[in-house]
Amino acid sequence: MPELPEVETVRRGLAPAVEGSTIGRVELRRPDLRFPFPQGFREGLEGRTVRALGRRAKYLLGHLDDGATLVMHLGMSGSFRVADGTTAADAFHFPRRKDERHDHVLFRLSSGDAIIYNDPRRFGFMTLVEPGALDRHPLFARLGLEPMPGVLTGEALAARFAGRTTSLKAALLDQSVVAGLGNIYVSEALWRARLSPRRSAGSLVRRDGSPSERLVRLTEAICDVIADAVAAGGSSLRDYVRADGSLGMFQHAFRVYDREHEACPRPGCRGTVKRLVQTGRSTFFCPVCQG
DNA sequence: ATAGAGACCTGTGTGC
DNA sequence: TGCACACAGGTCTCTA
Repeated sequence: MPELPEVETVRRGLAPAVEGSTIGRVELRRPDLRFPFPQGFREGLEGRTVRALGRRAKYLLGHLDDGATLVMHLGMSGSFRVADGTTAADAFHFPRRKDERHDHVLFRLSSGDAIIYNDPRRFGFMTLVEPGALDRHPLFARLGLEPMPGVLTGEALAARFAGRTTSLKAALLDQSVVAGLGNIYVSEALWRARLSPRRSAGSLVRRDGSPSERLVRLTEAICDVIADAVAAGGSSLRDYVRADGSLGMFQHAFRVYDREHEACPRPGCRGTVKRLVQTGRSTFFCPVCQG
């Protein structure tokens, strides 16, 4: 399910229920997701108050009152929902009912609400990071730039692209370059920037290490597509994104993703959207206007 | 450094 | 209806 916009949408949906609440009983309905839950995971959460729910890249971060951080990654198919304690019987009235077999973690809150983590494929994971250790934790130490204006600048991206022969598609999927992009938004950003996914990353950097016009265009396209997607509540494909069960809307704004054989939507372009496989993942692009 | 394959896991859609 | 296969929003590990 989740790239940065979907994770941010989940964060916004969960924050009102979670921030300021104390965690009661935690139910781990299996010993692992992608990885085993670490020793002391449950005990480290029960009785703690969540000061704030944050996000870095595709990670949700529960900042606890003892300084520890609950780190959560949704993998491909993870989702959260809030079961309202006062209307528990109605809590599962979703447009498409979640399969309760895949409800793997349940956090009871002091408010009476419960937060339920569902993940059919179990590529997600959770862990608990000691106070002060987040920035040097292996998951976070090498994370790249958040795709936001002022952070993801032409200069910053040029420094990371310089000398690299790998494709733009692969470079943008690399979380140590830009943190939070995934398969959908890379295709969409490259289309917006009119750049071929096969072009080498290093080709957008000038000899003196400064960003080319194309690279500046790319940074703007990335920031724009992410901002637009966040504003739309992310994209809902096969799964529901939002904690209240409602749908993201950005899938209706896809220009190339999952649109193979359709006409390129760029005004004046007569091209047709093509699909190719790079690093084992589908890339969608217009070979006519993405030179 | 980089590409590619395979791994993890379940569900869905397609074609026969 | 059943079956086989391809594919899916992520990421890690191994090979060459």
